[in-house]
Order: sequence, then C-alpha cells, then structure tokens
Amino acid sequence: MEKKSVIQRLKEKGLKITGQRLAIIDVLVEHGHLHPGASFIYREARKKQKSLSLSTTYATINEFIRYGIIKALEFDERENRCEGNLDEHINLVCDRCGKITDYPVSAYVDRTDVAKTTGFVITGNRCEYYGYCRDCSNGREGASPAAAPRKHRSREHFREFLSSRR
Amino acid sequence: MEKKSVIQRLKEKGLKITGQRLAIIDVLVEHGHLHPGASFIYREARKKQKSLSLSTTYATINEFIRYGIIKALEFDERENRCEGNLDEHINLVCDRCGKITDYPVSAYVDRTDVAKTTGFVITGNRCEYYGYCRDCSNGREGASPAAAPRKHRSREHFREFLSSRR
DNA sequence: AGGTCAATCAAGAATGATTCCGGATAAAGG
DNA sequence: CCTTTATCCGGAATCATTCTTGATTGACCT
Repeated sequence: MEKKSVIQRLKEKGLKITGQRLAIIDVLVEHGHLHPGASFIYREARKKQKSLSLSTTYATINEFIRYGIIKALEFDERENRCEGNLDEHINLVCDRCGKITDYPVSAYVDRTDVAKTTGFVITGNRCEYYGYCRDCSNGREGASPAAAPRKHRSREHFREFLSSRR
Repeated sequence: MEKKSVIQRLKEKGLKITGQRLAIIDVLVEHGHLHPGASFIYREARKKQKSLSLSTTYATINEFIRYGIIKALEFDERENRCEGNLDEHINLVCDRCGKITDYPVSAYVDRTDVAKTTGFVITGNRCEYYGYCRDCSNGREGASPAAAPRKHRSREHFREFLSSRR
C-alpha cells in the first residue's frame, strides 16, 4: 500500500485530499498489516489530525472500499477490519487476541469450473482460518484479548464453538 | 442431518426434548440445504409449534452450535445462517438473492504446514465465494432479493463493492 | 485571492440482529 | 402425581454501524 498511489487514485476519482483522509491513509500504510478496525483507525489517525470524527472515519473507510483501495473483513461477533492486501491469500484469524495474519495461497477453486458445473458466477471470495496465533497458543499472553472486543456483551458459547470446531 | 440422531445427541447431553426443539429440528432437516437464518427457522417452526418465541429460537440454534450439530455462517451485512453440512466444502453465496450453495472441495491448506511456517494453530475455517447464482446471473428474478435482508438500512455502497471486487 | 461545493463536524437518533433478564411453564424421573 | 429444574417467554438491552441535520471548513480551480 503506497501513500502516493492512494492519493493518485483519489484525485483521479475527483475526491479531495483532506487532512482527515491523509491521516487515515497514514494509518493504513503504517498499520495495514494489523488489519485495523474503525476504532483503531479513528484513535490512531486522531494523533495526527485532531479534528477527525468517528463518522468521518467510517465514511472514509467506506469511500476507500468503494474505490477498491482496501477491502472489508466483516465479522458478526467482533468489529470489522480493513484489508489492504489485495493479492490472493487467506487470513489467519486468532480467536484469542484477534490478530489477523496474511498467508499467501494460490487459487484453490477454478472459477470457470464452478460456473460450468453450477452456473454460479464468482465475483469475490473470502477465506479465513481460525485458531490461535503463535503467541496465544504458547500461553504467552501476547496481544491483549481486549484487542478482539465482541459486538455483543457475552458470547462465551461462541468462543467455545470457535475453539472446538475444526 | 438425521432427526433421530439429533434427538439422540440431545438426550446424551441431558437436554430435554421439547416441542420447540423438535419443531426447530424439523425445519433444519427439511430446509437445511437452504442454510436457513434465525428468522426463517422461527417463521417455519412456528407453523408446527405455535408457542415458540424468537429468543428461544436463537437459544436453540446456539445450543445446536455448541454441541456441534450445526455450524454458524456469520455475516455482518446480513442475517447469520445455519450450516448443516459438516463435510469439507466451500459456500457459494449469491449477493443478490442470498442463496447459499455448498460446493465440495478437498482441503486447500495443509494445517501442519501453516503451523510449521507461522506457528498458527488452525482450529476451524470458513471459505466463501460471492457472486451471482444461476438464476440471478441470468436475469431471471429467481428468489426475491428480499431473501437477503441487510442488517443496516442502506448498504448500497457495499453492494457495489461486492459486485465489483474480484 | 475568491468562490464553489465537497467534506467535515457535533451530537445524536436510528438500525437491526442478537443477547440478556426475571418470572412463568413444562419435561423427565421417581 | 409431584418435584425439580431446565426451558421458555416477552420485552428490554446491546452495540457497531449508519444516517440525520444544519453549520462550518477548507481543497481546488480559475
């Protein structure tokens, strides 16, 4: 993710280069590998751009998604996250600390085959593996579990489910 | 998905066989291939069991998930769905009508490899392809788009994103 | 430098699937 | 039939996200 090319694309689309957008771009460039969520981006971008509201943060993220600059990683049980890596890969999602790691993988399904056999026309995909990252599976309480807040107050059963399924 | 075996498992776990649970099992057995969501299950199960509340429907679905009878397919932008097929496969999700189709695929990632190279211990996965099912891509207004209600009022931009990404 | 209009802000209300609560009901075993 | 206690119900609560409204700002072009 190159700051210059992002700015370039915004200009091409006729969007204005504002301080707020620049601050958010900076966060995406610097912390993109963390797959930051809206709250993280908001908190971090504010350090450089004091006048930034949460609604603008959401709006900007959505702009960037709309223009294909980033992708959204949606979750039901936790905050959504941003994906800056548009290359083909899968995501390793830690169920304990919420860390998301990219793992490169070549295409696993042939879109033409699917279209021929089922009539289904593929336009996008999402592939994730859940489990525990190195730190969390080692018992080392690496990143704080608070990094993966849940949308609903209690979802312990779901945690159980996550850790028992395969 | 066998009705008898589900009941068997509930008994083994010491759970009571109630009319509500039986009605929900029936829906899962009859309409499991549709990957029904909570609202569908609720609506359908009520035809047989008048005294069934939505909260009980959710609670029961969560019981079944906890005991590995079904899996959850979570979405942020639409209602979650239930997956009764526990065999390895991917899901083809139609962005227009919301239909979800199973597509069998052999393992695409070697868990041992991932653990060796990244230290990440995989416990579960999720793989989905988005696009348009045969009916919807043919312009035949097959299943009504209303079958895929969104959680938030307007997500047109997200639709755009879904249909433009690859 | 000035004008235009997109972008932003604040502050809040709305959204909607899902979860939680306290009191009522009924399944299962004796 | 009776007791126990899991289950159920109705309704309130939850929370990330979206959407208001109206006023202000500031990016960009001429």
